[in-house]
Amino acid sequence: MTDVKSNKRVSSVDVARLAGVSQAAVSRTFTPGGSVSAKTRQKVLAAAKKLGYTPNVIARSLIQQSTKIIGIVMVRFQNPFYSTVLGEFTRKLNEMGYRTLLLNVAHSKEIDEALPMALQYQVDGIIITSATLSSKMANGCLRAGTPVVLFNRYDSSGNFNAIYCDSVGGGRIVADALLDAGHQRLAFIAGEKDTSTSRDREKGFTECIQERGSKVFLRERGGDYTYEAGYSAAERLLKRKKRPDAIFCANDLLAMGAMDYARGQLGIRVPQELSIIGFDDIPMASWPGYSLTTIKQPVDWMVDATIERLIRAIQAPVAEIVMKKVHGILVERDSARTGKLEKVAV
Amino acid sequence: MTDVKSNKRVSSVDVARLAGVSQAAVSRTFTPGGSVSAKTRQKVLAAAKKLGYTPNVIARSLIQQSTKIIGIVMVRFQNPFYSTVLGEFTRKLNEMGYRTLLLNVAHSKEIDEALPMALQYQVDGIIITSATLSSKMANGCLRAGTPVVLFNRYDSSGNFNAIYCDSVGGGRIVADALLDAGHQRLAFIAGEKDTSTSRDREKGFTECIQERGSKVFLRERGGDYTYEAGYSAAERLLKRKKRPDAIFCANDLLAMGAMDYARGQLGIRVPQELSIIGFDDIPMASWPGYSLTTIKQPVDWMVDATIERLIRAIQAPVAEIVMKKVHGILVERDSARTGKLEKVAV
DNA sequence: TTAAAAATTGCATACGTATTCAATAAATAT
DNA sequence: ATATTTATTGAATACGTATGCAATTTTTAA
Repeated sequence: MTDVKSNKRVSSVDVARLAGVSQAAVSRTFTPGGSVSAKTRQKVLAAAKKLGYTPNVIARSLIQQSTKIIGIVMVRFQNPFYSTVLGEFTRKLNEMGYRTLLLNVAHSKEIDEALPMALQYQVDGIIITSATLSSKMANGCLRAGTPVVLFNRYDSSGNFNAIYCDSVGGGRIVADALLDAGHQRLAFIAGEKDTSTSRDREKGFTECIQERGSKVFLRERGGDYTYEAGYSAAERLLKRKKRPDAIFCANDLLAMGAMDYARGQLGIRVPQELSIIGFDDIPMASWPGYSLTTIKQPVDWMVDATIERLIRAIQAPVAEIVMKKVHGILVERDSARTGKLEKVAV
Repeated sequence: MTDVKSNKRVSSVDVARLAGVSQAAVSRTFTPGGSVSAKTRQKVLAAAKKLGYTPNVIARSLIQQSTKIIGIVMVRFQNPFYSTVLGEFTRKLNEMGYRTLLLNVAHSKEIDEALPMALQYQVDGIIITSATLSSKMANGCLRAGTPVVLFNRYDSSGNFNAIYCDSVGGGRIVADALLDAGHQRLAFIAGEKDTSTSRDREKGFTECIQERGSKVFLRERGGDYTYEAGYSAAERLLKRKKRPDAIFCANDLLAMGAMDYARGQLGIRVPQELSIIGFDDIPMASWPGYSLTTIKQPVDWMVDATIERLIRAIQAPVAEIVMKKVHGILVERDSARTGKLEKVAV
C-alpha cells in the first residue's frame, strides 16, 4: 500500500529534483527522440518510477497546440450499425495514438450544443456520424481551425469533408432486384423523417421504379429507424386487403421489425409471399433467424477513409475538401426473391 | 466567410486587448459567478463574439486540477448490452457537465495498456465495464488519486468501488423457475471463460440445482459471449441422442443463437420441447421473434449508481470503498416454461 | 457631505510541460 | 596536442487560463 494521503500530483519538477537534473532533462527523457545521455535517462527513469510519475498530457497539449483527441458525435446509439462504427473508430484511432471524446446527442438538433464542447476541449478533429452541422457551427469549426469529417452524410454546401455510402444507388439496386424477380407491388418503409439517408434511399428506389414504367405501390413511415417502428409500419401495410409483395426498408432494424410482424402476426411466408430488403447489413442481418437480404455498407472502408481524411486534414493546413461516395452492395440472403433467375426457378 | 488564414488561436488576452480590459476580466466574464460589472461584461462578450473566442478548457483544467473528463473503458463493443450502457453513461455524464474519453479494448488483458492513457489525460474518474484491474494498474490509479468504479464486476480485493448485478442469485432464480416447471435435464451454455459473470451465473445455477437434489445435465462453452457461439454450442448440445429440455445461457446473445439453431435447424418447438433462458435483457430480447425469457439487469439503476458513486468519490477525498450488488429480475416471456403453475396448466 | 462598506479591477503568479538558446562536455579530426 | 564538430545540459520562456491580493471605484450608511 503506497501513501494515499500524498494527494499532490507529482510533476516533472519533482522527478527532476529527485534525480538531480533539470526539468528539461525529464521532459526530454519522456519525449521520443529527445536529446538525453544514457545515464541521465537512467536517473530520470529511476526517479520517475520511484515517484510514480506520469507525464501530464494536458499540459503537454497546451504547449504543443495539439491534444491528440478526436471528438466523435454520435446519433442513434441504439442502432447496432453505429455501435459497430463507433467500435471501429475508437479502436483504430486508439491504435494511432489518438483518444476519442464521445459526444452522445439524442437528436440532430442537439448537435449545436455538443460541438462547442468539443471545440472547447481543443480536439484536433471531429467526426460527425449521421448528421450535418448548422451553418453557425460550421463557422465555429472553421474559425477554430478544427477539421471535420461527416460520416454517412454529405454536405451540399461543399464546406465539409464527407465519406458516405451511395444511398440513391442503393435504392436503385433494390428496385432493380425486386422488379427483375417479378414483384408487382413494391412498398417502402421510410426512416427518420428529415434524414438524407432515408430520403435518398427512397429517391433511388422510386426513380428506378418509375423509369421502368411502374410506380411505388405503398409507402409508410418508419418513424425513428427502430425495430418497433418497422413492426408497426408493417402492420399498417399488411393489414390492407391488397398487400404489397415486396417491402424495401430504409434500414435493417426496420426490416427486421417488418419481418417479425409479417411472419409472426400474419403467418406470411418470407420470401415466398413477401420479399423484404433492408439497408446497412448489421451483424444481426446474417443471423439465420432473419437471414436478411440487404444493402451492405462497406463500414471498414468508410471508417478507414474517414480517419485517413481527418488525419490528413489535421496535418495539412491546406483547406481542401474531399467528398467520397462509396457504393453499397446487395447481399442476397433469404428474405427476398431477387433478380437472379436461377433462384426464381427453384 | 471569415478569415480562414488567421490560423492563430484566439485567447483571452486577445479578447482583453480588443475590449480594453484586463485578461482577468475576460476570465471572470466566462466564470459563472465571477466578479464583473455589467458594462465590462458587455464589452468582453462583444469582443469575444467578434473574435469568435471560446475558452480553452484544457488550459483551465491545468490550473483547476480538474479536467471534467471521465474515462470509460469498454470491452465487448459488439454486445448490445454494452451499447445501451455506454449510451446511458455518455448521455447522463454529458448532462452533468462531464465529457467522456472512450477507451475500447478488445480483451481484458489490454486494459493495462488503456488505463495509463486515461491517467495521462488527467481524467477525473474512470469507469470500467466488465473487467477488473491488475494490481499494478490498481496501484497506478491509487497514486494518481483517480477514483475508479467497476461496472458489472466486483473486486474481491475490496480496493475498488463496484456496482454489479447479482449473478449468483440470477442463476438461482433461473434454476428454480425451470425446476418448478418440471424440467428434467437442465443444460448451461457458458460465456467467456475467465469472466466472473459467467462463472457466477453458472455457480448459482448449479448450486441451486444440487440443493434441490438434482444436477446439471450438460454444459457447453459459449466462447466469447456471441450469437455465433450460442448457435454452435446449441448444435453440440442438441445433436445428442438425449437432449436437454432446458438451456440456461450466460447471456442473451448466446440464448438467441441457441434458439435460432434449435428452431431453425432442428425444428424444435420453443418452449414446448425446449426452454431457453438468457441473461441481461437486451432490447432484442423483447422482440416478438425471440420473446426471450431472461434475467433483467436493472441497467438504469446500475448506471445511476455508478455515476453517483464516481462523482462522490471525485468530490470527497475520503478513500471510502462502496460495493453495491443489485438483484436481477426474471422477465417471463415465451421462450421458457417457468414455475408459475397456471402457465404450466395451459 | 463624509465615512464606511461593498463591488470591481488589474497585476502578478501558478498550473505542468516543451522548446529555444547559450553554455558546457564529449567525441572526433587534424 | 590542439582545433573542430557534435552531443548534452540547464536556464528561461511560452502555452491559455484562474485566482489571491492590493488598489481603485462604486455604493450604502450615517
